[in-house]
Amino acid sequence: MSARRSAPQRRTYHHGNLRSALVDAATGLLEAEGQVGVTLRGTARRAGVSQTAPYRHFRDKEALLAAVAEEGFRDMVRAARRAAARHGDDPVAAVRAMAIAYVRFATTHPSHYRLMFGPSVRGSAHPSLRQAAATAWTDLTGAIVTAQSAGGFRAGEPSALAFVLWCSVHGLATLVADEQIPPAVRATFSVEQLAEHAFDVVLAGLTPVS
Amino acid sequence: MSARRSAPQRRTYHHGNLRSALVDAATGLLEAEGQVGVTLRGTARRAGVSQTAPYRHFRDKEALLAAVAEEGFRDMVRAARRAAARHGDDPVAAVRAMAIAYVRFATTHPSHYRLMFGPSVRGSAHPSLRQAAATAWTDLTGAIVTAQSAGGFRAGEPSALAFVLWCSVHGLATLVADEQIPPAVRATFSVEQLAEHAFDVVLAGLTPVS
DNA sequence: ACCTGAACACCGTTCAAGT
DNA sequence: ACCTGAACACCGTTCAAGT
Repeated sequence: MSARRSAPQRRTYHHGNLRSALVDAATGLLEAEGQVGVTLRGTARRAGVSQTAPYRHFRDKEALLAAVAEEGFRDMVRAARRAAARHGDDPVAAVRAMAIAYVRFATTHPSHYRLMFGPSVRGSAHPSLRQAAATAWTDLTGAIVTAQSAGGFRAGEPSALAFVLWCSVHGLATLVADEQIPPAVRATFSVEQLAEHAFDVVLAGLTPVS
Repeated sequence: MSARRSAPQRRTYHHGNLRSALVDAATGLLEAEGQVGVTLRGTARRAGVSQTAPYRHFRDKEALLAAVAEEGFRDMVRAARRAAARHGDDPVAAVRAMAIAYVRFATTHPSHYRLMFGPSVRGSAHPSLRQAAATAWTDLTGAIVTAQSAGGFRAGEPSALAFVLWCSVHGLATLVADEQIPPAVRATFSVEQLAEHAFDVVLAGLTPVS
């Protein structure tokens, strides 16, 4: 660290990867102070550049937020894939692990999760964000197709089954992120218990009638 | 209307119910332009008073938003009760109608729904808002208790069963409000179909094993 | 190409002042 | 009690200018 001191300034004037530095700065503000705390000027300040420098890399504030949201989707998908991979032998357990990973992301990064799904960034205007979001959806659908083939889920349009599960996952995740769990429920159950219980009910509803 | 012209100004100087006029003005802005369009100054402008007049009735902007959110909960609960009352003879159908009414509210008032459940107003700081929100929750729980007694739902902690259903309802409602229905799903199903399908799966999971 | 400072039109909020 | 205008410290965004 003190060795760095004598070296030429690491944050050079034309500093090369300002774009990713801005995304990091904005993410830091988001996690620290929530979405209201994310300001274009504040992000620039945190990155050590003038207030107008971000406009070299982002058309406007929404474009910066879109980049932050996109990173969130990548992180969430990565975590879900890791969780699912631990259940390669049990496709239903893999779906379950994936769903729980999504909820865990919302629990640990509530502001980020809200940004990803909220109205501040219209995905339609940001193709690479839409793409990253679509990955989360196709991952879940794919896992369900696998579980269907293995006989763990009942037959039917995969996207319809995936959507039912996704409603539960997203509902629980947003309730957690927004701290809207009814007090009576919160007092009795942990988030983990709620997630497992909710998915067990949905999975029971999706089980083959046999 | 022209008769009014000659009468003394209806919007009197000290205008008596400025509080509810401000709530109405803010609600109008919310529905017209979304949450970013709701501004304290703009609300005052719309109500025809100075920018600082709202501070006589609301501690700050959040208090105004809390009042708007509270009205939203009242409207939503009223609609859900009407819907449930049409199925007085079938407790499970009543629960279903209630859930669908919540989703319909989110569909028709997306910005309002987001405000009610989002982070802009911390319910903890606004008791009467928290109270109005609790009514939606206790209504749903009560309907489920009734359905349990009638044998339509399996036994168990009512708030746990209610929460599972609530996750699905809220998940679907926020996906609709935020226009986040995956394109493949949106192209194939209507919101009504999605709601019915989602609840049928959850209700199947909550049915007595008999 | 990349970054800057000054400027514009907006905010939320406070304060002294008016009736 | 209720409302006002001026002021302060912030925004997002634009523009002419600097290297």
